[in-house]
Amino acid sequence: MSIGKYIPSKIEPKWQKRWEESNLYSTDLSKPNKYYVLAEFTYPSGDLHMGHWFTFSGADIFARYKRLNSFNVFFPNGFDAFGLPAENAAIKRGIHPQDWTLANIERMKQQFATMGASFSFDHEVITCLPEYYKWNQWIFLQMLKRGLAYKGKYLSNWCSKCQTVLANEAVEAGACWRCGTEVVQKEIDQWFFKITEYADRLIWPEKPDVDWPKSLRDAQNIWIGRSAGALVKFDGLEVFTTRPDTLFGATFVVVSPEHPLLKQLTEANEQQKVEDYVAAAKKKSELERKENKDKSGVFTGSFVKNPMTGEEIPVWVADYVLPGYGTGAIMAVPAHDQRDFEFAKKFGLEIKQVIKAGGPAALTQAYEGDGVLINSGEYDGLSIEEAKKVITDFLASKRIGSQMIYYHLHDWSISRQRYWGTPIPVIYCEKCGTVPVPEEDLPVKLPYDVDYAPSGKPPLATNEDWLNVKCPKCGGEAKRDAETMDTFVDSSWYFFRYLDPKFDIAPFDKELAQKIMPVDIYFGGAEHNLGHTLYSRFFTKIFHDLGLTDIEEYALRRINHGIVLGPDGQKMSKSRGNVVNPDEEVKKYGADAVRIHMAFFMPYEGSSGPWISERVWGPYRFLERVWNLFDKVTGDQPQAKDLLMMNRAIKKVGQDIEGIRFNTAVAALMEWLNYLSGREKVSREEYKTFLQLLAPFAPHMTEELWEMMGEKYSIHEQPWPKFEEKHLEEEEATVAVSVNGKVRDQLVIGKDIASDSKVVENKAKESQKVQKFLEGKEIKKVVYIPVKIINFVTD
RNA sequence: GCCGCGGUGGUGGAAUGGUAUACACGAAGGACUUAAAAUCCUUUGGCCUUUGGUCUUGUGGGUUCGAGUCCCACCCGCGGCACCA
Repeated sequence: MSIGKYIPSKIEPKWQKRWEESNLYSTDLSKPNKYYVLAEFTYPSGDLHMGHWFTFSGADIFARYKRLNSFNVFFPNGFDAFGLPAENAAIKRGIHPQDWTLANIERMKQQFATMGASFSFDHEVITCLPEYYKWNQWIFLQMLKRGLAYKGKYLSNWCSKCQTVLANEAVEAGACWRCGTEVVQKEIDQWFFKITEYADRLIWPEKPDVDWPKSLRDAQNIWIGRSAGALVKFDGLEVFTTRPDTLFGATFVVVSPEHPLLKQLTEANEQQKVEDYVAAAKKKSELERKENKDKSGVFTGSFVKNPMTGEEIPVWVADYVLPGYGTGAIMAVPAHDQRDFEFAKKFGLEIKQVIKAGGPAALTQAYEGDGVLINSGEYDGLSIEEAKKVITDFLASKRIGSQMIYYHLHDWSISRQRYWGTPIPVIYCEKCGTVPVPEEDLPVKLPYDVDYAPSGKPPLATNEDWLNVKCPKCGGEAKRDAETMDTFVDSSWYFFRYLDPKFDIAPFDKELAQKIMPVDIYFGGAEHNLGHTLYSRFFTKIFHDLGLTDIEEYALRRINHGIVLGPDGQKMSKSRGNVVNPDEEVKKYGADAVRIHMAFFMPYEGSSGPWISERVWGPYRFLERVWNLFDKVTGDQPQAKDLLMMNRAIKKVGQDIEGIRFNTAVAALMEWLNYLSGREKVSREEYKTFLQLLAPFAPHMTEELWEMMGEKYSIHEQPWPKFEEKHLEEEEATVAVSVNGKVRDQLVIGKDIASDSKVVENKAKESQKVQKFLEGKEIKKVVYIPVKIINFVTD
């Protein structure tokens, strides 16, 4: 029996077609034993890139493995189709954003098909379709009803080129992450989601019920940044402090250059200096201000009274105090805060110690721990924790302070002055004011004909027919809200919509969600640690509170995947010219080889590594050898050693896929193949098992060989091989013999005597190589770790 | 500056505190071939007096019978950020 040459291009399209025609991967959600595999859906930018391949091929390996382990796997895919790039590209090329986006989706779906992934594509979600964004609007209205959506003014990051507000996450080095234009601060009217009301519930507990990376949880907790402290009045000036216990050590006050009371506080003779300073601070980009290590600042000329000591202390203005946090003013305690300390030293301000630490710690180190108060009048001797409470109570009783909790997290601004997004379902009537669009009128469809080029007014306002409506309340003249929602709204709940993308009674079917949610495993990038994954958790809790679902966390396990770098080890980018196109790799090596290299060339989770195209020949040759092994298959029975190798591979590959260690799973298959290749003949059982273990990684080739073996379609529906413990036991054991920790010899002994330390010790002593190092020495100790190593310790 | 992750051959990378360098790439040599490619086989961490020995996981200490792995200090790289009062 002789097999032809392995030619991926002859195999792959054929099976992709067959799988689709036979609905091999469609999921019947009514069946039991569900397993929901989710990978962050794709922005339809035009072409699938290596990052998409890495994410989805890994997720697909996992999905296939679970399916073979008799889970009813749900592995949907879709497109995060609203967003700025569509609009920018459209403006640049004169194509309508909708046409551009839908064409890209078609193209990318074809590219996805070449991957041979086992998507449940009959559950596709595309966020720019009215059947999806209708429910963004519905959710908005529910939030509006409950006061969770509100309109406010806000000092926002503003990109003058994109004519739009940017989220904090979208500002890179003080510039717009899309176009690079410097971001300025501008006060804007916009809609907010009140995520701060959920701040406490979004904080991760020490030991959560779900398996999310600790680094992600820590990052989110820090981002939420709950700090409990006190609001304290220094005369009319309010400051926020987390350390009211150090109030006696507050020797000056610092306000931010943006502080509204700064003008009032500035004395006439200092006015010029202060104005110059404020002007200089405003010129600094946010990044410069952050990285500025030299403290700068000027005296305002005025004084306020320390409410505890009654002393008049100076008020300074400095840009190390930020306007966006607390009250934009601080009390400085230079003895116990590093920044205040540096500032005081530079400008010769008073430093007064009020906490005494146990040891001879530097002043500022007395900040934390088990210190007690000194120089604090009647509070001397109190512990830090006691003092915080007692002093805050005292301030409250005198109405010059109160307990206060601040969060770093601020409410989520969702309004965008853009075209390509979900219209905000609100109508403004001169008589009735802000009127929500009635639910029965949803969706508010995005009009096709607008002038979407940036002009300073929202693109939707350029379509008068759409803009002007009758007020739903009074029937009078009214106008729609012409802004659209942040696209993070779309991606905050798409995994619920996947369950039934056509469901038209609610965003999703509660009963179905009860069955299928939460997501069992969610593959995505660490760049979404603070944005998307946090917003999704927020939405899930809102759905919970709306009675739409019982769950509070939407994914049981989160995998942060690695990053595929260019061959030069740098991030792939057009400007660097190091972008590798996956289509070309597939053309050269076939999808199966590319998939295996993806799995093999670096750890999947949290890593980053260079894609060096020539190296895909390795996995390609590996597949070729598997292919050619077909000719060696006979009806013989495998021997004990053969069974050992096979069962080892079954165990290792399964455990490694489960643990998202695809690289070592592939290595285990290579090792087994090396063993099989060294033999004259290979049993049918071994070869079949090999194909089954390889199937999640190389679905096309294994399907082809499976068919050539005369097995029934499809290999992707066979139960995953089970290993048997009895075959994993070796008759002979190898024990390393070491003297003083250095290995000197190997001992091959029968399994039956390996547990007897005395026997092993005597055997070990017989070794000439070992004797050489024991000669003339006294053995002080013998340590035997069964079936691994025996160590002689000498003097 | 703070937080997180990492530093292992020429390269990508393996190693529940128990034989460091699995697996692969690259390289060298050989077989086959008129020749080349492909394929197959062998070798491949450094050093030395080479059937052996010795050193080696960023640097310096420590714990341990035994450390790439645990602890302390430092250096370097990558990612993230909030001078957060």
